[in-house]
Amino acid sequence: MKYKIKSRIWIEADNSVLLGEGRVHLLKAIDETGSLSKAAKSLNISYKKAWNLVDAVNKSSKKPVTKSSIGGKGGGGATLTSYGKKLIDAFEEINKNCWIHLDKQIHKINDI
Amino acid sequence: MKYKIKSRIWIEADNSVLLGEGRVHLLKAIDETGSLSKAAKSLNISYKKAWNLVDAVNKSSKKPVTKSSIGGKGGGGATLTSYGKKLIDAFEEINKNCWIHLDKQIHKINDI
DNA sequence: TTTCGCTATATTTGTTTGGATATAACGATA
DNA sequence: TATCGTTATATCCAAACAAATATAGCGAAA
Repeated sequence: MKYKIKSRIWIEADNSVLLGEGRVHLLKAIDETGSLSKAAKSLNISYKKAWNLVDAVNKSSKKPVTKSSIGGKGGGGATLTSYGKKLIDAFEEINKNCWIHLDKQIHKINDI
Repeated sequence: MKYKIKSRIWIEADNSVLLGEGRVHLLKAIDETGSLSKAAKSLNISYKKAWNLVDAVNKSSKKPVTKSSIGGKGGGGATLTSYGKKLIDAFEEINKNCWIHLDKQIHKINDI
């Protein structure tokens, strides 16, 4: 049996969390569905939880990450801003690099 | 205001957690105090929580990480095995490298 | 053989987290 | 102007998690 190494990274602004894996997941689902409620359904989380997460993201980021409209055709919707898209791309790149870097070091544990 | 990047790494055996930052913290305190109850006090956590953590560590590791004695002079005590000491050294080295690696990449977020 | 400080464990209480539910407001379109 | 599906929010309740408390058992040494 070999040990595995796992990691979580997240971005903080001041003392509040801006982005973590779960939030990135949700933002990507918003991008795919064009709606917060559909995104919540696709991830099997409650609308409330999804709304709270997106609210926290927008409150702690320098610029808006999502843009939403109420009413109108289809009832409204939510989309990512271009800033939001760039943020999640950068996050995912850093996260992937982190995994690669850690995989190279797990032997230090397994070789003991 | 600049964003910060934070991380947590942990080692898993099968599907259970072996070592994370909190557990390493506790194991180091055991090493310094020679006792689980003193280690718990020094970290301001309950004895029960400390005991549960150490128990989980020993249950998921290949070899024992701590050794404990009940009764006798001083009531007993707990110490690290040499395997345990090597484990936490390797963990801390990997964790430090992870921070360094991530610090080099935070600009990818702040430059957006 | 009693005392001591510790390990080892169960049980009970409190606190935080998340889920379920309800409802108002919105604006394009029919 | 009635309908629709959505955003936005409050309130209540359950479940998960952590803290507090209690207690048994141990063995060296006085």
